[in-house]
Amino acid sequence: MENLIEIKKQEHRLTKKGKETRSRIVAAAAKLMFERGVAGTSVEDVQREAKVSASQLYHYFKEKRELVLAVIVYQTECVLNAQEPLLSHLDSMEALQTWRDAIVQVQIERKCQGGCAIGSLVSELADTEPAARTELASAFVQWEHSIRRGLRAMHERGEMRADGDPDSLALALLAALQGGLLLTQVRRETSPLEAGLDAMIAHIRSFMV
Amino acid sequence: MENLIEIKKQEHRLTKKGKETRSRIVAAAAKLMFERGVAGTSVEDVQREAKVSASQLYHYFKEKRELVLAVIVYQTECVLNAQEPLLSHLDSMEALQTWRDAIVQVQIERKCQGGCAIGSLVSELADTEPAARTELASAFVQWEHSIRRGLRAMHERGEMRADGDPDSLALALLAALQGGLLLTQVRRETSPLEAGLDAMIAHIRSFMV
DNA sequence: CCAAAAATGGAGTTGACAATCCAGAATCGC
DNA sequence: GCGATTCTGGATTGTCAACTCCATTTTTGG
Repeated sequence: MENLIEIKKQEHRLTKKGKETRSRIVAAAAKLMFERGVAGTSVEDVQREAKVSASQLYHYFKEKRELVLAVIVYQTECVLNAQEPLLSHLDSMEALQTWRDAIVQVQIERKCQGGCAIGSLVSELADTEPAARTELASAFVQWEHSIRRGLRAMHERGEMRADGDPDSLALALLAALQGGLLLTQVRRETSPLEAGLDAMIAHIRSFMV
Repeated sequence: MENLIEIKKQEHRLTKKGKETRSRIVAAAAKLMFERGVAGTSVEDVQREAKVSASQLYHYFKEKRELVLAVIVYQTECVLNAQEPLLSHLDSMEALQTWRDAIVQVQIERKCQGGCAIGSLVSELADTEPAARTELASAFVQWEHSIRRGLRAMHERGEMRADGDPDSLALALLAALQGGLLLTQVRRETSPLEAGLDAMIAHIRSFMV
């Protein structure tokens, strides 16, 4: 039985230095893939950016696909961390407004480029890389749950009317955000993002007692 | 002065057969790029799909980038044509509902794969191909205008209250649609699309007299 | 301290892909 | 009908990207 565990745990055990190198690679890959897309980023580019050799990269990742999966996980963490603590207290109209403002602000700062770090990966990977699609789906589920928690809290506290469904409102809000980011990326101005989020927040407000 | 015109009109004059071949190439490229992305589609793939030789393809398009631009124009036409006549009469709540149902139905039929034929191109091209970004922006402007026309009609007819802004509502609706399609593509189910569109349509309804 | 495992350097292989070239066939304009 | 233009076939070239190999150094665990 000890054997079985050993066999399953074939995944390299990483030393301290190893972990450091690995995460340097992932961060570099994430940065480049965000800027140029997955296909637009060669493994060699990642090597240069992370200052590692080919053998190092392939020591930590069997193939490019595996690196891409790690990037998705990494970006999910980044996005969710960046929105904390706002995201974990989306339980009032003021909090929603503050969150909205922060998102718009970020887009202004990055000159409306890049869109959503997670959303951008969808169209390139969802239909061709099953593992990546699963990982992306999980990322959005986490994000959606965070939003949902706040809306549910309002609902349970009775601040939201009973006929308001916090779950589909959360999903709709995430959809408006993603679409807003997408249109903002093409138009190079934040108006679509603002229109989408403002409309959806106003709609949520209409359920408040 | 005659000269100036001549010089400007260097673009090949296409014979009947030429036009036919060219559009076969564009249609093939559009199909493949929708399924596998732009980077995931090689020029050779397009040749096979369209049953043309390399010299034919490069006779009509200077380089792959030029082909991509033609694909964007083509997909814009396809999307807008497919939504006619619904799109040109989005001037009542019933019409909006019918339009929504049609969009959801299409996603069900294609098993939630592929997302939006135009939207999918955004993340791959917007930040790296200026010409493509411009073309995509124009596509969305056309789409937005179609939606806007209907909402403005309701507004002007006095069916929508004066404090409702048809322009930003149109933009918000398009954002919800794009985000809904994106999430639908990752999740492989239409609930995000439905939630996004339903919420936005309900929000529009709240402005009706 | 000393094997065993992990980490690194860097050249090398293989294949794919964008783009070119030139020769020949079909088509158009007059 | 005939010269000019457009269209087509197919081989080719050069570049670049994913991945491999093997030798060497560093770190780990007992």
